[in-house]
Amino acid sequence: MVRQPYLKKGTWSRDEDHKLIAYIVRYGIWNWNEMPKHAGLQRSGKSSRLRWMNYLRPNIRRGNFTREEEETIFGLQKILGNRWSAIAARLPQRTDNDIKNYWNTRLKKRVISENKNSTAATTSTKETNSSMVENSSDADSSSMLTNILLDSPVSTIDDLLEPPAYSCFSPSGSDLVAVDDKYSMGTDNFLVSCWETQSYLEQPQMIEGLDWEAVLPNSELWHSHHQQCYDPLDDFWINPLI
DNA sequence: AAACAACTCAACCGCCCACAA
DNA sequence: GTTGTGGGCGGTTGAGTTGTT
Repeated sequence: MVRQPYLKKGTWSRDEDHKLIAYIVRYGIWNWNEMPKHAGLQRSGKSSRLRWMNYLRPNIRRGNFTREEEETIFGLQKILGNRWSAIAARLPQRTDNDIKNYWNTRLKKRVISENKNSTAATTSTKETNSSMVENSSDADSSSMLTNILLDSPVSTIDDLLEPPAYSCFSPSGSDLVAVDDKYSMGTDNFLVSCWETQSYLEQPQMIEGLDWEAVLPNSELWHSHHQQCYDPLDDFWINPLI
């Protein structure tokens, strides 16, 4: 019987966070189950993935949801239900876990109280024969949602479920390359490393000395931040390739 | 100051789906 | 068509924090 290696659970330490960040910046994301071992972490792939996706990856905004974000969540939840990843895809910089937590701890109460109000209003409405009365906050959120939909090139719920794919251009400028395939993106989508994979179960090899550059379409920013990335723990810019 | 309640949110669990062998 | 595996998702838990009595 093969003994399973000890896997730590619970809160991530600062040291573990640093190990995971350093590893992903250098080698990218290739196999969540294999990566923790190579990164020197006694964590499961799932735990590592969750930590990265919900906390460590660049461009994540935490806490303090704006009124607009709140209305967006409120409106999209009415349409999509509890499909948090689909809702998160329409809220840049927010994770599905964050949105889910926000919904469960705050917005859910609002829905319950509004349902109570609406039940009371319906009863009252029937009595006064005025079926066109609409809950005012419902009207607010639905107009807010209309604005969101108008801002986005979507026409159906299916469109809402298909977020626009991130992409960047290869050094030659001709090939479109998917992020997390072969390139590692830092904050603001700056390319920070480039590697090649021999096998799905082997750690990727960094491509050293390759004359590569990458920019997002219509962006000049990368050139001024060449090979830099942001360390969310220490809140400063680092150069991971030195 | 202490005890308790309520709240927040990071993290886990189990299920499902896609894909490769 | 079947099986195994990895990744993604939503529901839930529980430790830590904040508020109240």
